[in-house]
Amino acid sequence: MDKETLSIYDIAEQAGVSIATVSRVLGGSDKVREETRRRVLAVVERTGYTPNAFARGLGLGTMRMVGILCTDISDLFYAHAVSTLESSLRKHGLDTLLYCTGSLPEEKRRCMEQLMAKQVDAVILVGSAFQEVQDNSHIEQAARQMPVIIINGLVECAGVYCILCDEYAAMRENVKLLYERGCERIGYLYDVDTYSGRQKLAGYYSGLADCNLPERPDCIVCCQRTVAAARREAEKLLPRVDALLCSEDLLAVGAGKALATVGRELPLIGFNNSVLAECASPALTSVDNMVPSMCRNAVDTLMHLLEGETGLPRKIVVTATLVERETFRHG
Amino acid sequence: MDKETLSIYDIAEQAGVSIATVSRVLGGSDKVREETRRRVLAVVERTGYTPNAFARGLGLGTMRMVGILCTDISDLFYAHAVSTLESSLRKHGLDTLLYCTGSLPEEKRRCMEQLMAKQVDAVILVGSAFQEVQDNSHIEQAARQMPVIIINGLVECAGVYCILCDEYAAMRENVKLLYERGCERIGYLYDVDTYSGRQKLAGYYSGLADCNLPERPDCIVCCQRTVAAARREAEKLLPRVDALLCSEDLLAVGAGKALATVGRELPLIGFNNSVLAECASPALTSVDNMVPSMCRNAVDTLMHLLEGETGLPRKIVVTATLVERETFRHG
DNA sequence: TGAAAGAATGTAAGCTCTTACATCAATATA
DNA sequence: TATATTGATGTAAGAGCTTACATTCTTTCA
Repeated sequence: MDKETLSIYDIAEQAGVSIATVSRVLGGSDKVREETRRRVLAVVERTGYTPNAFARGLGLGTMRMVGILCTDISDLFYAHAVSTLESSLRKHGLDTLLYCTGSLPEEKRRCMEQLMAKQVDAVILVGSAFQEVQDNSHIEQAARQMPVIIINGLVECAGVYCILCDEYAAMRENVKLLYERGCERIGYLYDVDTYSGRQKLAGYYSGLADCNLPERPDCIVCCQRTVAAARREAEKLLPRVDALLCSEDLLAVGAGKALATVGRELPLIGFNNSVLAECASPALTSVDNMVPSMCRNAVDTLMHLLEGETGLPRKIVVTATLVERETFRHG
Repeated sequence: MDKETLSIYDIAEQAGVSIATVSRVLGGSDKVREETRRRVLAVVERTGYTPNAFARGLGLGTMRMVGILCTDISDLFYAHAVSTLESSLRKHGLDTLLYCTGSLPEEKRRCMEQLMAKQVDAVILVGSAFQEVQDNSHIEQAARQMPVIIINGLVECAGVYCILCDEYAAMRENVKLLYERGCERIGYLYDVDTYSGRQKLAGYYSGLADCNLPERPDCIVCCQRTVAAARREAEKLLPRVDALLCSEDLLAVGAGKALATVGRELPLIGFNNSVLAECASPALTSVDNMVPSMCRNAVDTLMHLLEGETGLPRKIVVTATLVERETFRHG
């Protein structure tokens, strides 16, 4: 490991110019004579010199890094988001510092603090489980120092920009669609109580109301976020329903298995449109929450913010779409 | 956004000491009188001061960051690895710079170069697709400057440490197991040609040889890494086989669908033991490649390297285990 | 009690860049 | 031709930290 630390001085010397000129050439910006620029770049090329990021960061006051705080990167939805965000940020010359926080509030808080110390230029929160915590003070504090963007979650606070997918509307549409199909006892299986989860539940209720269907508490079940748990709960639920909505593909997969067990077929709709939907048998109809679109909006917003723009919308909502597969044709 | 940049000087002044003392207190290490330490820490606490990471990095020559280069974080296997690595690194006080490279060689190379410029302390490569490229010179170059760790891939080169799962053995065992079950025409469905992929294929052949089974080229199919493609290929393959091994759960899912279509049941084994295995119907028997164990080894190795230890093994192989589910009981 | 040793703290020199300001050469203007 | 203007480059002062070395203050022992 030969840390042949060559610095801007070496380049300057070899190119026969001052370090300021080298800096200017590398900084891209200023007025440098074309011939000089070329000479410097030639040396840079030849030596393979790359400027020290710290020193640059120190001078510039930024290292062009954004922190991504993600609850759980093993969740397909989040993984997709993080991946999309990272690639997109990199295209804009921003690096990504990743923190997988897990769902413990205190751990999230600690991660956020660490991130602040790293002098990142912005923070993106992925995983709405953030909203489980009543106390969002760490988010608000962060927002006082840098832009904060939340994917699929809502914190109403200056400096916090939320990019959401209209899960409320999507779920309401689901209910209506099923109703038009003749379903009247539409069950709902959901997991944790996040902002996103509450939206979907509210959408479900709203859909029922729109169709003049009664709310049946015994058709609405909260369960753990595992296939097995969903299957168990769904089995209990099935006798009472003629269609089933789920807040998550994973739950819908479990429900699908329950259906197979009891040998019934009825409309079943998942959420997130992950690979799971495609992998289930029969393949799941599922709501696509438009991760690429959300991420595009997030990065756009961020870039504008970093350029000092103000007056940007603090809430952007994209529209979800239903992707029909086998489970919807049944029933 | 009040960037109230308070520096070590402010703390020193308020605590009535020199910046060196503050630095020592914060650096944790040296001999500082207990009372002084307390006084400084009190000021730090009160002001909420956090040292500037760049300046610290500049002085220390490291920012305690490691870069993770991952081909595709949406792949469940990789996501699991990245997540585990990040959490573990963070426990050791190391931050993670994430680059999702995609599978294009030139993009990987570019990412690696960017990473070097960031003065990371080490690089971890996740996604063996790295080995598709003949030319690993960028990896070798990186290894000259810092430790490089590869998860589930092999590059034989000084400074590169590879953590692998014995996929060869696992696949060979799969064949033997099926043979003991009375299967004689064991098909194999696989996807891209990575190091990992070649290991599995070789293991498959080795298993056949061990059982004195002939290699049947018409039972070995390479296909795209999608459910639909796997399903298509599997349907063609099914008439010729009495058991099917797959290099990936996703492919096995497709194969499972093909089986359902033609109404056949036979032993089917996937690889990676991802959620997909659990979500498939019937649930897939699958080989678990021990991501947590690989990651633990990776981080252990890394920490030792960063502490300057030498003579560490350049190759660590963990043993995979078969997780039996429904598809193995069939047939 | 004075000298030597040791502990705690301070001083100042880095670390590698960026950039405001100074300088100098070349061109435009009177 | 002398002066103002412009453009290209250099000089040097930071940016906020670490740390070797210098200094000061306590102890300890003869």
